[in-house]
Amino acid sequence: MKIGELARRTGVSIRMLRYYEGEGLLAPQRTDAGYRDYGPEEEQTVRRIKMLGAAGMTLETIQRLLPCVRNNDPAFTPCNELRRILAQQVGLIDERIETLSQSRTILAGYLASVN
Amino acid sequence: MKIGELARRTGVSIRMLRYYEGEGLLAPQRTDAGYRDYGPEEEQTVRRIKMLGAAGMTLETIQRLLPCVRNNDPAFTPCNELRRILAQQVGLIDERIETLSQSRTILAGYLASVN
DNA sequence: GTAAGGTCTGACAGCGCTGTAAGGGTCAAG
DNA sequence: CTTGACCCTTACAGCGCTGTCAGACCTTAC
Repeated sequence: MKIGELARRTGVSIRMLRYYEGEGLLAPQRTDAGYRDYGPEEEQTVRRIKMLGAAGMTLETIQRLLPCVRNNDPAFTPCNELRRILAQQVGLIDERIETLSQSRTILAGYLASVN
Repeated sequence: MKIGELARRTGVSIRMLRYYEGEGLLAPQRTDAGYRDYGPEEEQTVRRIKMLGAAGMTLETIQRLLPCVRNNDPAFTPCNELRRILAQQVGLIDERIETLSQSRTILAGYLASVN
C-alpha cells in the first residue's frame, strides 16, 4: 500500500512515516515511479513503533528494540538486550517522575505560603 | 558587579544571565563602556529565578511571577495572579506525572511479559 | 605600550519530534 | 489529454534552554 493509506490505517502522519524511514526504522519497497510501497509486515511495524512511542520511548531506543519485537503486541521474542533496555527505560521514567515530584513539592510549598 | 562575578556568585552561567535579560527578566544598568552592572537587588532576582526554575517553571512563567515575588525565598507578596499561576503549574506537573506513570505501566507490562 | 583577562554582540548548534511549504513528478478517471 | 488526488525530496520552523565560537572592545596591571 502507498504511504497515504498506511497513514490513514495507522493514524501516523505521512510526515512521520517518512521520518521513521529516515531514522532507519522502516525500509519500504519502492515502485518504479519511486513511490513507497508498504506491505502488511510494515504496517505491523508501524503499529509497534506507535506502541513503544506511547510508552515514552525515543525513536532511537525503539530502533534498538525493534529487532526483538517480532511477535504480537506486548509479546517479545527473547532478545538479550531487551530486558536491559526496558529496565533502563523504566529507570529513566522513574527519574523523571522523581524530578517532577520534587518540583511539585516546591510549588505546593509556595502555594501554601500564599494562602 | 559585572556579569562574571554575578555568574560566580549565583551559579548561573554568563550565557544564561544574558538570556534572562533578553527574555525581559533582568535589566541591569550599563557602564559607559557598555558593561552590564548588576546591583544586589539583581542578584536576589537571579536567585529567585533560579529557585522558580528549579521548580520546573518556564522562563516565561517565571516572568509573569516575578513581579509578585518581592520578599524572601518562599514568601510571596499577595499578587492576584500568583495563586492562579502556581496552581496551574502544579496541575501541569500532575499531568506530566500522570503521563509518565502510564508509560511506566506500559513498559513494566512489557518487561513482565519477557520474564 | 603591551598583554592578559573580562566583556560585548550576534549567530550557529543541538535535543526529538512535527508541521508545512515549495517545486515537481505520477496515476487514474473522464 | 486534462484534471485532481497523491507522491517525491528538500528544507525551514518551532519548542526552551544552553554551550560555544567569532570578531572586537574595555580594563587593569606590569
